[in-house]
Amino acid sequence: MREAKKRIVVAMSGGVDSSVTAALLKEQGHEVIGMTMRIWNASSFAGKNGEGCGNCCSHDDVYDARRVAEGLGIPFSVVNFEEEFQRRVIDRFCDDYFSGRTPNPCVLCNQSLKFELLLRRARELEADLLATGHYARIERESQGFVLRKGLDPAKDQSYFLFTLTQDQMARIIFPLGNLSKDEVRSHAARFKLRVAEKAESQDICFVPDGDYVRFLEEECGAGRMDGEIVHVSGQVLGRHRGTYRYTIGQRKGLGLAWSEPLYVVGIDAANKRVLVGEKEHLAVREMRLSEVHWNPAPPLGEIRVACRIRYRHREVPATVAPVDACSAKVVFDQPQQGVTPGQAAVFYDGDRVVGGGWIA
RNA sequence: UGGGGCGUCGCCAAGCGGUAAGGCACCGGAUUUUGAUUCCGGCAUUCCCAGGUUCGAAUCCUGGCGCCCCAG
Repeated sequence: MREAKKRIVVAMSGGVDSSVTAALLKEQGHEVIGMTMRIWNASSFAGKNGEGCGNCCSHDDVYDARRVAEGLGIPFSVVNFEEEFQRRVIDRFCDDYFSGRTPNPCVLCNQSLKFELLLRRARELEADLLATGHYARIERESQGFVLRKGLDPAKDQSYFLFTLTQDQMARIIFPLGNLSKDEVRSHAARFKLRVAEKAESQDICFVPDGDYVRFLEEECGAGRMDGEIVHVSGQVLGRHRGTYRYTIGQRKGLGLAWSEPLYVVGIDAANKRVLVGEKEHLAVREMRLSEVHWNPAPPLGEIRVACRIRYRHREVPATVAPVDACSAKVVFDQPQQGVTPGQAAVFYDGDRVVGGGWIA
């Protein structure tokens, strides 16, 4: 794919990575089309200070993306996915929190927005490929397409991409997969991109000020979910102001003075109870996964994998057994702390993603 | 109103005449395309109050005040 000139849609977020992606492909001689997804309306979700705290896909970012595209001399357009984003990402985000789970909206956004709707849009434009600035690699092997970690271990984003299917991978490229962040930054400087010095994105893009509790309460209509904080021993230690404020493994924010630090070890949304315990009570030996994806195909029986239970966490050895078409059971060699329902678990074989699912 | 015990940061708690440990909580920062975790830093000029003894007291004495326990 490197020799032939292709028509490639680049998903441009307005950040450094996707801008360099576009610049690199353009430099290689491809016909590059820039596209930005408008996925939420900044004005309706203004942060505490009203504005100006933009991250991924805010007004400022759309502006940045457009300016970068102009600078590169490539066509650029904005696609409006607000409604779909609301329905497929934000609604589930809220529902997860209100049900005692901790969502990972970035995986969902990749799955149902970037690599489904945006990919479809690219096809409608008769593009050969969709490119994004992810730090991951897609390689073609005899058995099909293989998703691998990005070469820069500090930036690897393969975790967020475990849902990719063979069909999707056939039409996606990640030009930054073999580069380090430093290399990307120096490319940005070489191309004189206006976003070269821009900071890394962080926080949930539709909660720019990072105050997701406020978002849930003001935008998602969190009801009264205050209740008891209960120690694993059964002792009631205090009260909380909403189960959605907590996640498994959380230590801060409990406001409980104890001889040792206390962590959230369970969330019972139905009874509005938060269960806390000492660090050792966090250890979990096995977990169930739903909506499991396999790459390239489901295994026949149980397999050994390296399992990651959250982004940027080194994977641990485990045995996975498919339960049915879309669920699986994972048994860790050593009990793990912070197994959190709603988060994604991703299986690796070396640097290769062999599957993953959602922790039930 | 007989006997005993205790009052040190929001909570727990060291200190026992030499000029306020530590843990938890909290706050700030670092890290991070989720939420957490983790790491680093901050956090009582003051020891219930008032006198007194001493070069020097949270530590000793006196008197208050407030708790707790056992007896009645």
